[in-house]
Amino acid sequence: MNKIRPDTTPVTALDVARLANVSRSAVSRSFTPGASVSEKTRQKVYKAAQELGYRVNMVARWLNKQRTDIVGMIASRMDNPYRAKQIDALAKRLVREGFRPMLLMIDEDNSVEELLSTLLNYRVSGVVITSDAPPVEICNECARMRVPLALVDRADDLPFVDRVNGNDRAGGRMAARALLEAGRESFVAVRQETLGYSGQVRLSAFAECIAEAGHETRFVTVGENEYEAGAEAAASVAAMAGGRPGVFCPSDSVALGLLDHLKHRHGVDIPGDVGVVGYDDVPQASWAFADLTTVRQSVDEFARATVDLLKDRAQNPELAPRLRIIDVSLVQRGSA
Amino acid sequence: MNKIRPDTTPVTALDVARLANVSRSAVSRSFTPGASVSEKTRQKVYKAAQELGYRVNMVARWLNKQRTDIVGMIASRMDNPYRAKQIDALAKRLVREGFRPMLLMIDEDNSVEELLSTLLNYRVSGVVITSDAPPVEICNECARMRVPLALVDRADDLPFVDRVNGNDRAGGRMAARALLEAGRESFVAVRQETLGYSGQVRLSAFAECIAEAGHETRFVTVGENEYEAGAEAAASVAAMAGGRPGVFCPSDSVALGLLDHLKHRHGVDIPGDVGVVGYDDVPQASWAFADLTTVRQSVDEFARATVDLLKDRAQNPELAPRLRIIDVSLVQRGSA
DNA sequence: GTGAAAGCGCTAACAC
DNA sequence: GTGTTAGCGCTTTCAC
Repeated sequence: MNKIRPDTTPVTALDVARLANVSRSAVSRSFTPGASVSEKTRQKVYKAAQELGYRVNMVARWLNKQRTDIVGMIASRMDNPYRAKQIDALAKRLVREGFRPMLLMIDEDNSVEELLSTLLNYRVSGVVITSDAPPVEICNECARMRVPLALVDRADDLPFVDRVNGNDRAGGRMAARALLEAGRESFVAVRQETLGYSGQVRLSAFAECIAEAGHETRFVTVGENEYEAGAEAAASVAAMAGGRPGVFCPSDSVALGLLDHLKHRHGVDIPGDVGVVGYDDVPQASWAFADLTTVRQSVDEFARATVDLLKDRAQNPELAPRLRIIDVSLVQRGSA
Repeated sequence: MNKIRPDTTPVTALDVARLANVSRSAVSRSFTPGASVSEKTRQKVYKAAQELGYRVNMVARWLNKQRTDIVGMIASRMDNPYRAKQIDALAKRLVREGFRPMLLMIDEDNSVEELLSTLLNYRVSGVVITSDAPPVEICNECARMRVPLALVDRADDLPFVDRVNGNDRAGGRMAARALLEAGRESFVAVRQETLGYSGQVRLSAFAECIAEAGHETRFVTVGENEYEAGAEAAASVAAMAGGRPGVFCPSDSVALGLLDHLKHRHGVDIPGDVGVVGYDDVPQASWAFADLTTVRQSVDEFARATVDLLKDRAQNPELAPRLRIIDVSLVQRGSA
């Protein structure tokens, strides 16, 4: 019975050292990849460590390394499948590169600034923000503390802060071209009230491309909740169905709400009456009911670029801010 | 120009102490909630800290507290919207309770055991596992190191390990009753090849309830990829459509794949020809095309229960393993 | 390759 | 309430 919880005394490197008849430094070195220890001592140390159930105390290691291997990820909601994939990819990539992702979600109680500030106290080796951009002041603080900071899908050009964005301009134009090539002659774009930077760029690139083709873009403005926003747009769009319009939504979640309600609530035929193009290529876009033409962004490439940026800046904190643009591609399905 | 990055020397409590003309302990106390410091000193300290740009070094604090406020979350994929919601809710809850969630995803490179083991080196104050259960050995290690461990939706009864499960038995029976009350007289259950504990319980409870009503349950076995698994089942189910069967899928993702393909690939009418019931109540279940009847589980309750369990065990590590059951409820929509 | 000694920045027990 | 002292467990020069 007391076999299972023998002792609660934490075993330290010193204990191991004594048992192995070496110095504490020898123990330390044995657990430090690339340190100079003879294979013989290392084995002695491992054996003793094993016997004692020793585990390196990373906290102590961090204290004199003056930095942890934690990377903070500040995100908002994950209700959108694209966001979820983004977090997933980022977390995996970070771990693969030897970091430990700390996931901090924004909600009523916490602002970006607060979260970033606590992260600074934790001596993290980097921060990725996929929600709002933090105030300039705290960014300077990051720089001062040599904490690399990367922003995903943000416009803000801040000193010492890197960014990675999708090629929203190209994406918006692809969407437009898809609709044009499908023979549409009337165009609608759905704009959410609280639209992020990326969405805005996609929308204006879309309108621009449509204009170049000699057409006009009508905008339908809706609320911020993604699927519901699309559903909300469905009524207006259904009223225009006679003109057989092509509709662009700057995210799949919105596009799916629109398409779903168009088909199942308003009896509109897709793509017969209305063509729809989305953005992100979430898994649901390929579902049978939707068969949504969309613009694909690779979350893995986003993740890779982000982590690379972080690592670069860790080595050279003085680097000028860099912006990495991720390629997008059109996924042609049946809805356009 | 050099105004923006003045110095890179880290400022410590000692620096603040000197500037404020107090001892380093006074500084420490000023930043420790509930410590005994006069308001006057605290203000002096804050002022000096402000001036110097001082931030408490949590790593140092952790070192003598002998524990961090990090809680490890070991998860697998987040491709399933229910999983994503689960992570989201858990992360938020942890932060609200003063913890810092570290998100470790399982993939080819990392096993549960490895991840849990590293977490132990980090002196975390708890671990939540929503993927596979870890080997008993490492769990004992957790117990020995006084690290609370909670398993979500797992069968495994391990010493010193708490669990929180949904009421899968009740849920499975609810699904059965929904179909029975809708007047179905033929019953199918979709079983994925690699089905977790929860899914198995749901399925057997379903079959049990159907049997009690004097009917039989036919099982359709499919692959493990959720939506695709449902799609795969659609062919078999479509072939039985003549009998107007009621079909139960132990997760919405599978149910949606099934329903989507039934309607849009096989021209089967829902609920006219076939009735479908899912599980989880993911957002997509309420989408117009699906209108899926399902069993709801509250991720927030899961999160709350999990964190409570962790906190309890932190106070009393010797506690016998506890199992918390989360209530479920039927969400009646049009697909049954 | 190995050991001794000096920190890393903070908290806490103890006097005052 | 405040200062003094002694750690927390590790890494890292620096001699040897």
